[in-house]
Amino acid sequence: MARAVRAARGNGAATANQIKVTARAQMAAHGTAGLSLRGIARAMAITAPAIYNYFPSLDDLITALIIDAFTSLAEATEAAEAAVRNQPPFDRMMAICLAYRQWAISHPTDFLLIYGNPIPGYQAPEELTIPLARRPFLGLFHLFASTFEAGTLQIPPSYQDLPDEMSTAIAAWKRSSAIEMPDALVVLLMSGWARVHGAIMLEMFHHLQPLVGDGEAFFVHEVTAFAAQLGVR
Amino acid sequence: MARAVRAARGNGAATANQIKVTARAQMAAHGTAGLSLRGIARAMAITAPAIYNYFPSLDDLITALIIDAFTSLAEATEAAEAAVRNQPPFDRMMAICLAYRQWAISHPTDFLLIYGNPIPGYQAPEELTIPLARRPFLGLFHLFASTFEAGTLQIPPSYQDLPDEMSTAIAAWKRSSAIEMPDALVVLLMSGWARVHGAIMLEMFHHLQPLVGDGEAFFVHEVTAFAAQLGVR
DNA sequence: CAGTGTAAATAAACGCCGTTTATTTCTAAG
DNA sequence: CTTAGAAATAAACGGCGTTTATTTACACTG
Repeated sequence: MARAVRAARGNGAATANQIKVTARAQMAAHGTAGLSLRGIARAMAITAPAIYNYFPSLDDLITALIIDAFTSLAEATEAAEAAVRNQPPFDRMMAICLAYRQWAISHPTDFLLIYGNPIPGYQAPEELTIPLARRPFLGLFHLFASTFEAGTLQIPPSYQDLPDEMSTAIAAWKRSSAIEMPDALVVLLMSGWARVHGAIMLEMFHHLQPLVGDGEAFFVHEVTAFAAQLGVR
Repeated sequence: MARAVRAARGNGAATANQIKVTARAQMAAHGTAGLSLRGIARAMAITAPAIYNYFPSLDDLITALIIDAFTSLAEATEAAEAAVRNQPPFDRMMAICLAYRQWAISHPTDFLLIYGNPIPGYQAPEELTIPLARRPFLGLFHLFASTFEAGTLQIPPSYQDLPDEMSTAIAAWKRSSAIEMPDALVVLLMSGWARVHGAIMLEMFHHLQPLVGDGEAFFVHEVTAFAAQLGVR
């Protein structure tokens, strides 16, 4: 019955969803830190306190938006991976990376919400976001591990032996996460992520285009060069 | 005489400088978007409107902070470069890149101010910031060009031929900037910047440390691998 | 069908914010 | 000693997140 009553005026979950939609539009217009409850309320033709019926505070709304963003990103990379599951490793790697960039470019606000400057007053509940932050990359981890095991990924000489500071940290991470792969593969994954992430950030803030023009062309070229360096075909 | 009067109460440029110092402290505490004139005034034990005697608006204060940040970053890389001017290309490259990271890590607020999310209401005066944004990288451009000309930098196979979208854009950029170097070198510079920038961003938001531990060790390793790929010693 | 419980919306208020205006303070020059 | 003018202030405007108290409007009950 609570459910039936809920459907009466505010239409329950539908309204909560529309608040999030409006919030995303607000962030797209004024930046992630430009989000305002009163602005959302104005755009929805309601009063600001009404939003408190659906989210206890602005922070909880932001948390919901972050969860949605991570989930959306993960679904994008997972869908891309599923579509090329039986193709060569290179195609799978490219598909995942391209999906990552494509999502970032078409959802810049959500991307900056999860990977850009934190919103001033906001404090993320870590126990909630850590597993979320990991999910978009699970596919890449498995791809790297399986491709290496199949012998179609060669670790470049530069990554053969690593400084002790990194080896000990990687050992600890492998223990805690129960993922088993050569240390060099972990470092190569971080290196690849840094390249991909950096390229997207530079493109997003227009540091890339004045020099090399098309961001996607540069991105594809970078991923191709990275794969070539690993001998992944 | 205006100068003498200025020195009377507010102490002129000294006060303007202290406003900027306080503003940086505020940004460090509450994020770049958490800057507030009233907060600065409170910390300085003056009233908010008094700040308008030194900066016409919050935006102008932000612009001044951005100019300072770019200048400080450029001075850091230039100083690092000057200190190793007569050493091998690898050492010079490493010095510049390390200075870039070191500055970013020790001035995270300023780094995010110039390379992170824009502050909600703020609009940067482009004609002012474009040359500023270029300065920190001039050293690297010259280093790459001269090292290539000396024959001690080999362009990797993956960068030998580039897609047309990029070649035409690079041609246009070279025309407008009057810098002459092979297209591949421009792309390699952007690739290197993306790697460096991405690694710093990931470290800054603690995405790196859980896996590889020490951010600096990873960074040094990445630059070393990049140099090795180019045959730069 | 009237009465009641309750979710959801509102109005009003509090202390923040950037900014403008008018006013006061204080120093230095004449 | 007077006065010009820079620099600080007080007061106010509209907007912000949030809380409190109140009203609205619907679904169920008797």
